[in-house]
Amino acid sequence: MTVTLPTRPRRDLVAPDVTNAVNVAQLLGDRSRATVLAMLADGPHCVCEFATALGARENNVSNHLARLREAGLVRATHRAEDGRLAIYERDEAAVAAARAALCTLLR
Amino acid sequence: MTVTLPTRPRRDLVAPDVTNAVNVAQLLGDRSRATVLAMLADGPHCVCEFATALGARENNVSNHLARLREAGLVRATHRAEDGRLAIYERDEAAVAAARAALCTLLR
DNA sequence: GACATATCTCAGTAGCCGCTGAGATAGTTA
DNA sequence: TAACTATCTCAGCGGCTACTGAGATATGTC
Repeated sequence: MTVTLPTRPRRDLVAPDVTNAVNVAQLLGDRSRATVLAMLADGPHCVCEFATALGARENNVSNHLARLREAGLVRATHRAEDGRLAIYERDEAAVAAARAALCTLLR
Repeated sequence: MTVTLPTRPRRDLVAPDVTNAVNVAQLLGDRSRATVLAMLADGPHCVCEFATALGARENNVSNHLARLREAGLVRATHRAEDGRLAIYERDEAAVAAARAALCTLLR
């Protein structure tokens, strides 16, 4: 059995790889993107709904959605009912992976 | 029982308040701060250990630790053994709250 | 066809944020 | 006491990023 003695500062510690969690956190660190993801928890929405709820311009929201799309957290579909509308929904697997990365960091 | 009909875009949606989650995400969105929090999961460390592991300057790390301190995620103590060393440890309650805020957002 | 709606893309700009450098403080060692 | 170590604070600079404005595309409506 070993005893935990008072230690000097260690110079051999290795920084863990937090890349995944940091990338997710950077996406969530913007109010517009975080709100979009929160709203999508209830079900799909279109760009204009986000823009209205956020009080933001639609091209602005579209830019944020592009970021979330590139990260794989959301995907866009189109309804036959009105092909103009871009219906966004969460990719639940990707969201679960993102949640796992953050929870691991804050374990 | 109601049937979910195809709907037009709604203009009455309210953006949920994501302030807490966004604030936490902004802190985690930096590699240095995220690494510090990850390293603290194993136990307390001093500034110079973070600096060495990150390959960063100590005043830089100190700045990041000040941000984490202001957010309440970490606290600093001093050992009787060597009063120069600032020993940082996580505030587990605050970390749990941060984790909860992020997990709620990504529910 | 003409017009309106919904979305996307992208260049330019402005503000925020992390890093640096300098200096101060406090405790430790010689 | 002098020198060294560990940390903190802060002003200044540079790079990143979100918002804007303009324009393009595609679909729906009259």
